[in-house]
Amino acid sequence: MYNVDMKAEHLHSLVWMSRPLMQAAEACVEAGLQGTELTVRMRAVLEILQRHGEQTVPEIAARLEIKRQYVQLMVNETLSGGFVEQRPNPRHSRSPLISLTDRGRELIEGIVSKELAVMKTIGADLDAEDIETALKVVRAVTGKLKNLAGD
Amino acid sequence: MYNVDMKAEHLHSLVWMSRPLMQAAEACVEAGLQGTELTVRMRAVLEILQRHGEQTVPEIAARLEIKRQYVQLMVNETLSGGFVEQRPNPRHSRSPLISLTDRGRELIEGIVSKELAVMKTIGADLDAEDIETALKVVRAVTGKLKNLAGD
DNA sequence: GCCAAATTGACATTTCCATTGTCATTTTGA
DNA sequence: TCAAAATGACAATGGAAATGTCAATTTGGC
Repeated sequence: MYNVDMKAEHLHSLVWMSRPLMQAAEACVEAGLQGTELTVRMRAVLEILQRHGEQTVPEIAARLEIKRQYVQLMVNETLSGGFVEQRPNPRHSRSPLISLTDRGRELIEGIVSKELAVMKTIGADLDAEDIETALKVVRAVTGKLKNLAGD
Repeated sequence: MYNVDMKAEHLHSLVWMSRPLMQAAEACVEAGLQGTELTVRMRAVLEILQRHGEQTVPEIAARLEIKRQYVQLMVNETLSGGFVEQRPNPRHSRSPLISLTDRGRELIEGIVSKELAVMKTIGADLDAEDIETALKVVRAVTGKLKNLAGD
């Protein structure tokens, strides 16, 4: 049927737009990091800590859905940059909580608010409801694709 | 404003969903390639040729937006697999047109139709209009992000 | 038609992101 | 209490893609 096929076709296009979208987004983030001492992956760590508070390395890894060994590397970089510090973890003495320093907090707040401003610009002539719809669809599709791959 | 901020927030979420979506999509494609002799990047070459007809290596690179040197590698793999062949290029005798062989055409058609079937499954309980809206929004956002990065 | 500039294939090197593997040390839970 | 899991540290590997380079064509301006 015409409609059915168009639907699958559009879905296909939507899914394959994910790569260009991701690349464009990463390029923008990188551009916004110019002038700071942060790398994209350090920024990712700081953002998690800003949103969710102090976390252990394995917790951050779980949120980012990447291996803890790699996150350890990312976190160590942010540690030596002085953007985060280790704080004693009452639940687990060997695995310290990684926590934003004042410097790290200021930096990530500035960066995130600049990024949000960019989002406002970009959203200026887009309909708010359409954006919500897009988010809903993309989340649903991602979930379903993940299930399929998991089988 | 509440609405303005929510809009930017949703846009932010949408943009950052692009990575999980892409990863899930690639995992599915990879799963669908099991049993064939194709790799993901060989499949990409075949799909371009199926959609757009025979092309030179630099043309394929332009479509994929990656460097010709890497595409050359991908194409050479598909050549040695017997999925494509070189045909004389009337416009340019040094740069042959890469063209699907019968074997390559059958393979890519089977794979693409399997993938479309997956898309139909995934779209089953999604609204066709919502999907179109999502595609429209994602395309617009990607375009704007690219412009910003290009400045 | 000539010649400089661009294109192309081929190959080598490098970078970046991320996974995998391993080990000694905790930590946890049955 | 003790086996199993979690953690940090570090090494090795894999893979995608960029970058660098070269010789052979090809093209376009004159």
